[in-house]
Amino acid sequence: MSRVTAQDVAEEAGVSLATVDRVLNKRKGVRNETIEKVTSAMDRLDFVRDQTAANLARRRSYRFTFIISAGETSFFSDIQSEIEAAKSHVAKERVDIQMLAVPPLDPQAIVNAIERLGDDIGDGLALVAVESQAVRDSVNSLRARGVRVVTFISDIPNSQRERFVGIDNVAAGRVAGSLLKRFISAPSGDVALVAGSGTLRDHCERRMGFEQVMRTECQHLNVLPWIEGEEMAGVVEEKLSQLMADNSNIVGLYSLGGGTRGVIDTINSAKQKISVVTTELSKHTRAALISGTVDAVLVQDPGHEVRSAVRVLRALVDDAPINEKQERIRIEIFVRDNLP
Amino acid sequence: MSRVTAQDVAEEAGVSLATVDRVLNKRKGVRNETIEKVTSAMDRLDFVRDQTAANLARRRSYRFTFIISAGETSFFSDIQSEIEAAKSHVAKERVDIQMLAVPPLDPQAIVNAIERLGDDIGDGLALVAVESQAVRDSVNSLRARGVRVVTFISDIPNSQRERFVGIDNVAAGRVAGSLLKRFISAPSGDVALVAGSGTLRDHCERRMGFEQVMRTECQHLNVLPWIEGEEMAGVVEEKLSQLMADNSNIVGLYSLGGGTRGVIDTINSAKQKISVVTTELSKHTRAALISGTVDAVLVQDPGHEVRSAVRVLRALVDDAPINEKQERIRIEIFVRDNLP
DNA sequence: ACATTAATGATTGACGTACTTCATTAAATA
DNA sequence: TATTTAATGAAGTACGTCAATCATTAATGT
Repeated sequence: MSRVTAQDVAEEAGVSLATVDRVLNKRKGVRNETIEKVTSAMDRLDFVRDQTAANLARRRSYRFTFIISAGETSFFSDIQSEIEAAKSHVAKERVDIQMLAVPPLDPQAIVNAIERLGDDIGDGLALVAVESQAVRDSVNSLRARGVRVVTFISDIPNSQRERFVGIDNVAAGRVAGSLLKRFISAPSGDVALVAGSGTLRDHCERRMGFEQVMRTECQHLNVLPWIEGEEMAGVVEEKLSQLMADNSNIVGLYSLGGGTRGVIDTINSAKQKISVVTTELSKHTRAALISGTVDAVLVQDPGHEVRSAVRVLRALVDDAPINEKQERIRIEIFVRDNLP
Repeated sequence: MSRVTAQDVAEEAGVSLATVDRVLNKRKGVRNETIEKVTSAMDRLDFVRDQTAANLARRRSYRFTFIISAGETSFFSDIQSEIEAAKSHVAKERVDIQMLAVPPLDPQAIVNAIERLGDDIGDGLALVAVESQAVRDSVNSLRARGVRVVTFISDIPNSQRERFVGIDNVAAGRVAGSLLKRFISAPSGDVALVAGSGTLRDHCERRMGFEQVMRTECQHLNVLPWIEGEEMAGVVEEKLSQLMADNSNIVGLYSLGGGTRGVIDTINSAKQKISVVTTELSKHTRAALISGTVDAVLVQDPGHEVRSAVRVLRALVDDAPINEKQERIRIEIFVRDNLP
């Protein structure tokens, strides 16, 4: 029971291999009638073209670039090591990946990086986007040049990027809200909110989602003005411990961005028992989950995101369909007992 | 910047292509000294063998069999459609998948199916295992014949299966416990437990995990004897509504197996407000999450499990390394706001 | 020194598809 | 009918590796 080849299809259809090839690759110069003969023969024989051989013959190789803004959070170092892992893994499938780290929160750095790369950017780009017209323009001109572009982790919705690979951050905020709502058993109280920076789209979106839930479903809870920690544990710790000293009525806390270590340290040294939801799985959040300092951690899986970006870019280049289910990046909830 | 080929390696090492091939495929008849020359040349040139071309030349194709016990739950129909999806997806990579559904909870049916298949089982088997010595023996004799075997969803630990693709069910039970612990704000009360059947290993394990948490961390909660619903909504509904009528002190419920629809219907028509954690994402549990009847649903992603099983089987056949991170099946927690 | 064995080179034909060239046939137009 | 145009066939080369064969050279034993 050997494989059905294009040659078999040719015989079944009563045409030559060349004609099958013309049909297969949508070349012109074939009558509709003949196309029909060939496709029906393909159906009858259950022909599936061998991608393996096709890629080989096409001499196709893929070259993708990742541009990531290198925040000093553990999340981004995870991303980097996942990209490295993916790179060596797909090398044997003729996919070449290069990674470029640029300073965080700096649109111009991204634009410059893209400029500098020029054609070396390859067939596709996965970009941790920063909200900015310059970046949008840059992305659009890449698209005009035929480079496939996906945004990665952080999106720029109204650009011509073809997909966004990442989580729905509004939903993540809502998840945090509805978990805290259930976790907090006190009849009323204040809820603290710790973020990285107001200039980060994903942080704003998470906050939005969180406040949506709080406002509509938790009238008994009062969300305090958010603390901007600038992704630095020290700053977070200072501001948060001040807040907690001033306010003994805090019953819940959502840390939606960087600087989670500061949150954990502060809470550990405070006496109040409060329900806590944070982001990112690091050794600190793991320890805090296990010790009970933190109740739940909301995560996006960097490995999944990187692999998904590569698969999506490849599918875009190949004009192949995308498996939506597989490529949906989930908001993962970790509690002490389902830690990976 | 074209690819480095085996020919390039041969030139760099100052040997012939044939020798490179001998080294590459670990054939005998090469001096250690020469092997060294070749491997160091491969390092210098960053040679990665082109799997694409290799598979083509090898005429290697993979044939895998899935044997799943066809419970009538939506979970198993999801599994089946995911297998179908995977089948058509990997067909273009010369992977042929066949699926066999056998009656649930019947070890002999599995053994018979394996017997009947004979060599037609192919290079690898993914099996939804049922605890039984006969199945264990059957698996072991497959392994002896060189067939690679992974257990799927439900494991048989002390057989010679090479891997288990599925979740840690004890952990799933613990997750349910620690969520309920946080969800229940009442100072004390009873917790109900609804399962499918005591003969299912995964149900028992979840129950174990759940009770571990309850016993050690929730002295204020009392776990009632479990209800066996035989995976049928009607049976569950009958038994559970009886239980709830007799007991007005129920504050939480964990439904760890099939028949969740019965749980939902019962709770909907009861007046008590209780915290509920269930299993499997179906249209019923989705609706219940959204309406608030159910607080959280614990899920294993059938798509991920199927794709993982295929990848693992392929890696086993190829003697290739397995990406542990990618193949770890997570216990996913869904609340209303992170529904996919 | 000769026979034997081991190591290596050189060559070749797969594998299934892509893609090109040139020749041939059929259909459409003048 | 002659001529152009479109559709198809026939044949070959390439992609990078596998795998087999046979010839050649170097190392080993007697």
